[in-house]
Amino acid sequence: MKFEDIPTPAVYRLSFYLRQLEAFQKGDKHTISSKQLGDALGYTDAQVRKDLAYFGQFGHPGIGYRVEELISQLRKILGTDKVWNVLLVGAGNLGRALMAYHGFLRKGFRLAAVFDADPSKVGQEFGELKIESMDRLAAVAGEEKIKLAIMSVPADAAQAVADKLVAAGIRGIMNFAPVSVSVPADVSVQGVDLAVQLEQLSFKMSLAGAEVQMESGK
Amino acid sequence: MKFEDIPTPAVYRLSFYLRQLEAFQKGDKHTISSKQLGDALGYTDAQVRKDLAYFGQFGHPGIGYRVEELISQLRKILGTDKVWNVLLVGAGNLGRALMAYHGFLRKGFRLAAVFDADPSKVGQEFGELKIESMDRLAAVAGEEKIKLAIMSVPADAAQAVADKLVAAGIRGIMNFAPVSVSVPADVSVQGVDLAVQLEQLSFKMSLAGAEVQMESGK
DNA sequence: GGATGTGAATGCATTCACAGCA
DNA sequence: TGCTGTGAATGCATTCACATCC
Repeated sequence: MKFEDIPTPAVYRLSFYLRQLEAFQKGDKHTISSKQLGDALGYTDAQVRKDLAYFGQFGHPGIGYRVEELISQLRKILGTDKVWNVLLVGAGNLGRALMAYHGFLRKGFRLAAVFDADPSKVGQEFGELKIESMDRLAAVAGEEKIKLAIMSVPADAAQAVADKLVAAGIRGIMNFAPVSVSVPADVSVQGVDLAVQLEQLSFKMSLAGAEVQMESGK
Repeated sequence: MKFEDIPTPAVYRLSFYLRQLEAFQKGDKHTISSKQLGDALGYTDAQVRKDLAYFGQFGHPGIGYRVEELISQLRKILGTDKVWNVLLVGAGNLGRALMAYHGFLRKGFRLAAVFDADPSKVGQEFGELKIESMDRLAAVAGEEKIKLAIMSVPADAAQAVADKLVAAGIRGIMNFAPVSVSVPADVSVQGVDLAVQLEQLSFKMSLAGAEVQMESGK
């Protein structure tokens, strides 16, 4: 079975299994059943087993899964057993908050360079990072073979920046701008839009007992 | 048909339809077909029509959808035709970036109050917002009837803060901490975890031609 | 006993394809 | 003609239930 055939939602849950396992590890738990893992995350035990089984046989019948073992397997699958260099475009409020966040490295991601279009920001330093001008982007990405980028730029700049990133060899983009960007099929985009998340909450909270207006009898 | 019966992914896409329609509106487009809307977002035209049809009959055969009309319908459905008051817990780097972001209001959300456990931060002002102490939380939430909260606190504080929020009457939580929090069934949580998003990108980029190791013949 | 891994069955979501309307 | 709305058909993902192994 190929990775490509594995259900997208299963891959997504893998990240949550990993996160939860790391929490169990901190709590000095060395072995865990699909039921325990599922309960902690709101999934069924069958779901957990099936998801993991897509990728191999990691469990031990009668015992469960060994926490350390499964963590390292999941990291290997997700590709975070090695450190990825990541570049950041956009050093506004959000961008600077990301620069100050030191949790990335522990998760396998290293902020390697930061770029901004605003000349007054270029040259500013934050810890080890110095903001560089946009026209350095392609060169830096090429030299350091960077494949991942985080984009925290205004909505109206997003498509142009995405194009630049793709041209510079970037293959995965995390997009904080509240617009859809178009990229070639071999480039992945993960969007993070706070408004979208809040809207989903808003919807769920308007749910209590409401019915859709519809012609009767349906 | 009840809201509850509508597929979760369809509700999620609603937010993207709204966002894209707002972009079309800026571009002075007043009418749009399910095909055009779908193409802009990577969905099929049938998907768009079916999603919208769950909520009512908004289209005009032979014409398409009127942009302004559909925007206001979607806002009503998502509950963002009115302004929600939102409280923020945690005024660290990310929290302060959120405070500085003025795009919320345009989307129907107003940051009404900010809280932090660190006494040295309490009292600091950012624009109209003053950071308050955690023990003011229940009172403020009650007085202003706030139902939504954004939580940008460290992982190890997240569960305790979530409990406080629930006790204060909060019904929807956007959680930036990289842990799962447990809440009663009538409270919704939307998690936003950067590491998870980056892992998904990492996985997709490790895809190129890879196969899962498995006993042969499968 | 206690747990996994996995075909088979079920349940959802998406897509097809077309009647019907402007 | 052009496009929506929608049953019916298809295709995915989840859950069941059990053989299997420690």
